[in-house]
Amino acid sequence: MEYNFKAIEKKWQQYWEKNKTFKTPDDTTNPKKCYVLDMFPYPSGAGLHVGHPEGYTATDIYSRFKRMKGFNVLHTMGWDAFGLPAEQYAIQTGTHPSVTTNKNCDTFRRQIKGLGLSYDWDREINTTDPKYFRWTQWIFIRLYNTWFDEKLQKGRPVNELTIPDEIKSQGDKEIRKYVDSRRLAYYDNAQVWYCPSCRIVCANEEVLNDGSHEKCGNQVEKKYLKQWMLRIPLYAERLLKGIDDLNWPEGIKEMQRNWIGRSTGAEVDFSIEGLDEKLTVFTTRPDTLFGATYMVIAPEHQLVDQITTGNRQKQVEEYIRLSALKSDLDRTDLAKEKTGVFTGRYAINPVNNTRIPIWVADYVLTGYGTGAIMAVPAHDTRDFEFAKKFGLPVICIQDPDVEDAEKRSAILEGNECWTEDGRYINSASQANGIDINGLNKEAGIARITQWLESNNLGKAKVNYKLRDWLFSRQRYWGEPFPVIHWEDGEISVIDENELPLQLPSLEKYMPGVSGESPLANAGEWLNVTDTNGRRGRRETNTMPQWAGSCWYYLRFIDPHNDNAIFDSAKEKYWMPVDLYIGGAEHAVLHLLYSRFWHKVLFDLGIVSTDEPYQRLFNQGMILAFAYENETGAKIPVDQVTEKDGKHYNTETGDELRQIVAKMSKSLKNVVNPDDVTEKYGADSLRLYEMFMGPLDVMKPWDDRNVKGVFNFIGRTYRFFSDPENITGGEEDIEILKGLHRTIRKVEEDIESLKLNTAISEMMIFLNLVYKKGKVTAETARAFTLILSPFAPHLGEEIWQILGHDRSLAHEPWPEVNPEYLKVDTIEYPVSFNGKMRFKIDLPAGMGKDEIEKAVLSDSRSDKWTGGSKPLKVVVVPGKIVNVVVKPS
RNA sequence: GCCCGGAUGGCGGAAUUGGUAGACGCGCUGGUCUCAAACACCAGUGGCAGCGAUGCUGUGCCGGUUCGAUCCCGGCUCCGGGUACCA
Repeated sequence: MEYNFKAIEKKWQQYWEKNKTFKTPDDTTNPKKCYVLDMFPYPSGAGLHVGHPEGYTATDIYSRFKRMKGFNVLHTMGWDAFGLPAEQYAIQTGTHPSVTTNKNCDTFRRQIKGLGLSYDWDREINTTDPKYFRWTQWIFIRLYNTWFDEKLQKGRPVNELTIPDEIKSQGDKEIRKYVDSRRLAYYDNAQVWYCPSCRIVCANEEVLNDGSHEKCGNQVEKKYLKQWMLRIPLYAERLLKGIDDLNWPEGIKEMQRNWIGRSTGAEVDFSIEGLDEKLTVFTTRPDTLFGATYMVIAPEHQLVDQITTGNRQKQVEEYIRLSALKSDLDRTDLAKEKTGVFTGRYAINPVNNTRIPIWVADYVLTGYGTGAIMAVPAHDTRDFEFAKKFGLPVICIQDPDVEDAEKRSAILEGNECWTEDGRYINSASQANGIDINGLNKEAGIARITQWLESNNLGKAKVNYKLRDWLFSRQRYWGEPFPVIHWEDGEISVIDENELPLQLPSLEKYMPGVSGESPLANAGEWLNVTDTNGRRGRRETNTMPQWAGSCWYYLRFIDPHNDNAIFDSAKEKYWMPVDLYIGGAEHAVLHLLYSRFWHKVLFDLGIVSTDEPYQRLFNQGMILAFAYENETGAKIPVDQVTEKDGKHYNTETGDELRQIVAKMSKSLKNVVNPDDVTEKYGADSLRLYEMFMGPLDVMKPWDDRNVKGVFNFIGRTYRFFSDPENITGGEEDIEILKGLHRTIRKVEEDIESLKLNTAISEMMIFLNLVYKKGKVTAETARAFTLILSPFAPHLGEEIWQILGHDRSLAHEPWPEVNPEYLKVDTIEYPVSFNGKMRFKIDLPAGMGKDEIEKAVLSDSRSDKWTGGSKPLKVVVVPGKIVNVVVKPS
């Protein structure tokens, strides 16, 4: 009988839903627990594409497997539903974003349910639901009320902050200022890109090279707006150290480390000629101080105006004006040609009291270090380029460790830059009592740093690339901040009992004037008065999309709790997440932000683990075929026809080349899972997604290959649904051996997420079953069980046919019997000079000498040995025999 | 530029990380079933030579280490991703 996947899949999906088969167990006494999490999707209007089910299927297989292994499994799905598209649609049509969002969620839910994924749907969450974002706001209040104790490397409540006496004596306002300067969340001016025509703030990537807005083409401008910021760099060290013990892909760990960007060096103070100010620089190479020939400050540096001398004012102002107009992309594009101007003033090098000029250049960034550098052109490539361009002196202070004499003299003469190790020269000052000549880099850095510290000219310093996190958006469709700005300038967060602070309904969703969010038009909602009659205005910014996704894994633990963010006992039981699967595009930001929040919650005693995600796995992107012509122009898929394996443009008749590319609307090569389930069923989609190749690599989708797994499903069904094929009595020994090898392989492969080879092993077993023609009921049961995590509808159906009246979802996983894995003979490949020539069956326990004897006495050896004694025989028991003979 | 991946049949991909290269699947070829086709089932399938046994050759290219290299080392080519002057 043919497999009617449509009817059968529907039947089991209804069964699971009705019987709540995948309800998370309430009992928290089972020591075996497994929290399996997918990165929850943003429900876009386009619906699911085949990339989504890749990760979801992998976690589903893992979850189903763990349930059968006796684990309590928490496996859930939800929606990261705040986001710009719904808001833009609202601006155009007036439809409330929640309407659009809910519609999209319904589509996603319907599509995902059609894949037979074993989520506990009773725990579905939605970040836009006030019952959810109430707790996002609650966490924000926690962040606001936390400071970071650097000594303990720990976040603590602000009421535990000791106020220095000198601050106390200055009164309440100063105390408040002091406390605010320590909070993890603070409110301050931050520079953003603003498009006056769209009246919105744009992200960096929306600003094009020429400084125009991607969407409307008008010029954007830089603007300072009051923003909420989070002091994530305070946690840099903790975030960095925490990475080491995580079971994450090495590449992702490395990316996070680079993003945090720890570098050690020193801060050095330079005095400025004719000014009573110090110019502090950060350098990783304090050892090269003797080679500093000029200094550079960023155009935004605080001291620019003071440093610039009267006669240079015009040029400097012009330079600053021009660099302010550049977008970030623009600054980078100009990377090849460095620009800058001289300020007219000199600094004094503390090691040798030399006068060195101070320049302004935008290759120095305000956001990193102190926004000023000492330039050592002889030993820094960027400084070298700059010095060459502007004719600044290059003084070599390090005799390089190079063999090449020509290169060495070029470096010594200052014609080439050297950044590696070497012995110092020209690096001593008797007057200042410092001499590092002859030392190498490591010793030099140590000596100079020590000297700087003891002379009060600088100190050792660790710097991080990680910057404060800009945590507000000028949007409507996000979590409102639970914050009030009072008329006297005080800022306060609202009482927790008043949460959630809901979004007001608006007539229009157009942004407010001069960069304010649409909430600026919210009328009554905006205004508040406290019991003393003091008036205030609500925060009009909203939180970024990261906010909801930063902690959703915690809410899944106890999603309907209205009294607390979650129950602590439940949190203790389920955390940490045991397996987290999602795309590598979230490698840095989402995972870093989320770890940051988690650590704060940990410090405050709200969660029980220091890290949220124990094991992380990134699925690779699924690509699709696309076509390009001779010139490399891409042709949309609907304009391509295939003939005899070649591809032609339907309009021009040109032959096209098949390439592999990202799925995109413009290429019209997006594969919709609905089409696949319609034609082959959900089990085929699941199996194909897993069978395509390793989970973590990019792979091209090829519809034709779906047939392979579809056939496998049909073959499985036809065989096991036919009572003729199921026998009583003793099982065939080859079947038994094959079965147990398959169980073991599938088990191991699920653990290591090598799901492609698990499937091929099951195919091998099925081929054996077909060859044998009959199996016992016991074999049929075992095979059905191990197949069921991959193809659950098929599994349940066969399970029922085999005589069971309940779902197999909680049946125990078949035990591997090691008896059947034993081998008594080994087929040794015998090679001569490394080339395999024949195979010989030998008993498994045979010793080296005996194997050698058996091989050499085999008549087939004579041909290669020529009858004479071989030079050498290498025997690797259990593996191979290699005979070395004189080449003829 | 830098960092990280990768390159294996006509195609997607296997190979216990130094031990039989090409598992499994697609495609293709042949056979059985059928009036015929589709489905299904069985067999074959890296290339070259040969009726065949078999031989030669073969994991992007060049070289090295080793009894033995897809795997390790050195040097290249190409492809993909990330990143952007981080002092």
